[in-house]
Amino acid sequence: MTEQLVFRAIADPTRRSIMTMLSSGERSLNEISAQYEMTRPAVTKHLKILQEGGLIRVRAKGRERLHALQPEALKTVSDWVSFFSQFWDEKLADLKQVVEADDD
Amino acid sequence: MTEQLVFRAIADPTRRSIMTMLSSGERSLNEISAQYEMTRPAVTKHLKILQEGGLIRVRAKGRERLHALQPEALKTVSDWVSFFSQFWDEKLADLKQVVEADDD
DNA sequence: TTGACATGAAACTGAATGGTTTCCTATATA
DNA sequence: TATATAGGAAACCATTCAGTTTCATGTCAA
Repeated sequence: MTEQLVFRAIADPTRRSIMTMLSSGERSLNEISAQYEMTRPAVTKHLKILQEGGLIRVRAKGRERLHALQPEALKTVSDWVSFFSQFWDEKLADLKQVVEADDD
Repeated sequence: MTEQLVFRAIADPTRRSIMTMLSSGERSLNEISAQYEMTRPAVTKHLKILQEGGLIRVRAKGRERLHALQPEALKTVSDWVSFFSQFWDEKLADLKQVVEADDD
């Protein structure tokens, strides 16, 4: 199943940082790797794992590859956390249910 | 910082499974490890990592060690996901803000 | 069409991870 | 007090993971 791939993807701080970066718009590999101390191939590997988790999508544009956030994949995590949130914030959990039931 | 320890802790499917088990009440090491195919020391290591992430607390009772869920630690994850949730469910994100502002 | 630029791919390395086996310590109880 | 029960600790192993270096490929622009 794919759930594990999402949890795996967000387990690394560099990957979470990349997600934050992409939240303001799509970026090429060069633009992304310029922000980190590690080499470009290392960033490429992180991007691949994010892609496997469904958290980003990639499109080619000329010789560039543009990476965009696909945050819907985080619903998996959100749902998982929500189950436990009933134990620390029942009010929020209840409201959330209402919202989600009202949501289609 | 400690945020990473939480994401690390929830990255493993066995550990997430243990959290689910503990959501119905505290359990001794023996009770927990009886549910898994792996050996007891392996489960001990998972419990240690959960503890380092603040997700469980342990108390001694006679010769037993009882493990209880401490789900507040998941607020870290919840907050992180919430930032991205604005991109896939603005309605939920907005309501959540209202609830949290109203919460003290 | 040549050169510069953007990326892909492969082989390698060290450290972390998830697991094992073996042995030790502490507590409860017959 | 002897024994069974619950758990801790250490040493070890295989795999995964995050990173590197080196080299190949594809596209743009002069």
